Amino acid sequence: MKLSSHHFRSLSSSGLPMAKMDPGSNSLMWFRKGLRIHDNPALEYAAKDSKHVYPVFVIDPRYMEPDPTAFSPGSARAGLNRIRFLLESLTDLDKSLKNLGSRLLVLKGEPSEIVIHCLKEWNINKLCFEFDTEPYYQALDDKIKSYASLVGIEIFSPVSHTLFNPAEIIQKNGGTPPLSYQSFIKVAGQPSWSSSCLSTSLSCLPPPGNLGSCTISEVPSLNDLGYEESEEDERTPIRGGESEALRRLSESIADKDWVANFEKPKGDPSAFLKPATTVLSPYLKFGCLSPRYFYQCIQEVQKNVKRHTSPPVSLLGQLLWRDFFYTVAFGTPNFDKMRGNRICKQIPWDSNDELLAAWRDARTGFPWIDAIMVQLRKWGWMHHLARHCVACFLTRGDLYVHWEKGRDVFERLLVDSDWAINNGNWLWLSCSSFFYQYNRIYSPISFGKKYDPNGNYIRHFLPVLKDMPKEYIYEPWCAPLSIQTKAKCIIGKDYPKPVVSHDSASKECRRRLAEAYELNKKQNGTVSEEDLKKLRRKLEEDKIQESKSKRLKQKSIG
DNA sequence: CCGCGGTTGAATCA
DNA sequence: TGATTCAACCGCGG
Repeated sequence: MKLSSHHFRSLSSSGLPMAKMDPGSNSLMWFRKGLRIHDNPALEYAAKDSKHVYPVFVIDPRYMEPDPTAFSPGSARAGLNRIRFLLESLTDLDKSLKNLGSRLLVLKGEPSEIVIHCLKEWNINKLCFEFDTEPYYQALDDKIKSYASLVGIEIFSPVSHTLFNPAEIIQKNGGTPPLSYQSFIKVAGQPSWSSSCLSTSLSCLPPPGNLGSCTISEVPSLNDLGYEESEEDERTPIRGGESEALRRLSESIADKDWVANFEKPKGDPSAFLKPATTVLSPYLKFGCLSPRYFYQCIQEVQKNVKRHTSPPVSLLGQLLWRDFFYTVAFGTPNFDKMRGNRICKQIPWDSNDELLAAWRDARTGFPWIDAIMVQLRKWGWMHHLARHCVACFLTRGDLYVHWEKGRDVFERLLVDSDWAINNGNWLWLSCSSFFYQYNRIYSPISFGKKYDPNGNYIRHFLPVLKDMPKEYIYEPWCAPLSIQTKAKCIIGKDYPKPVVSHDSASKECRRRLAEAYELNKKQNGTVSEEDLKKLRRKLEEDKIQESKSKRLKQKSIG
């Protein structure tokens, strides 16, 4: 485990190498996540004792270039909703920087090349950027740090995207990350800054100096990036930016009873007019909202009420979950894969592209599942429990498709898609890690019904079913033809028949998971590709055997 | 080896 | 609405 030397360092107390800066010095503030002014230690440090601060954002083609071959509008890695959210966040950041007498300098290209070019061109002495745990940024940052140290540029890369420093927690835990929430809490303890004052505002910023030969642009529009704006109804109602984040935050915490009594598992996944949660996740993902500021705001509310819920279910508990997954992800090589992932059960998932596409495109024939997938496509956001339902359905519950395939779809379409949290939850829901009770399968019929017996959620996101009587809306294939006709929705024509029978598919999944677990136990953590192949063959043979004997039985009865 | 805990299952019964 | 039952998993700590 490589530990980072760039821990979060408190500017006021630690006596850093900030002693005497030449007042003529130039700083480059490199924004990636952390798209905010409040509680932004990298920005604050960049501004300190500098004559010029260059606030930079690099449009990375890897992330932003349109990909017309993708299954939905967007780039190879991000759907249009998240790209739009990012651009809105950049516009808001630019506006805030302008209020401080500066501006956002937008450049385009491979980020390490661009940043290194800027360092040279602007004669930079200090390079500041938020520490990032994702493998892509780790590799990128290594490149830039080695260049900077070679030419003697000071680097400041504080941890401000999470409550704790993942590297520190891993160290405290003896070199590997804690793998349960409770052990994480025990190791983490109280955050060091929990009762100290965060810097939440800046009064002004030194302006950028001469821009030299660098090609700078304003924040681009979707059009500038080569995207066509699609139909109005595919647009998410979630708007990007720090201002919007802070507005939503104050709206959420204004209801003190709601904050104090928040219990995540009790939330209603079918609520969409007024979602059951804060919907602050996209803002945390891009750093439009500081998790530490959020934490302190919740603490402030809790101080002033008699009783409040506690982690893991409380609102504060949700922020700790986020840190939990960041820590495990940072300390686990190949966290986003099954193969080579120390904590991931090796399971011979099917690669059934038809079933995957049916799930992805909201045509499984299970209205509860399909409505959730439509909300994902249109909003880029669904309630946590709704995510559970569709993830369970795709993997261990019904379709037995590899969790990595579902992860890819979520990663692309979610506005709040976050590498550590998304992968962590797919590992969880597929019973590949953290959670192992594969017998507990969410019913695609009854789970939604208990929150929304009338099916309003389904009627909203799947208008083709809007006139289906509530008795049949969760299983319309059971409706008599006369009812289907009256509802103007013929199953198999206007809306698909179910791709599997939930009863038999879920039974089959349980059986396969049991076999896979047994294999993992027997091989004790060293399951080879060959072992998986063998098991896949065995399961296939068993299935054939079973259907043969079933047929025989039927024959003998008949 | 045993017992316990694990954010959020479903079906049944009161 | 809430408690119990069902069937029973893993990882961890003693």
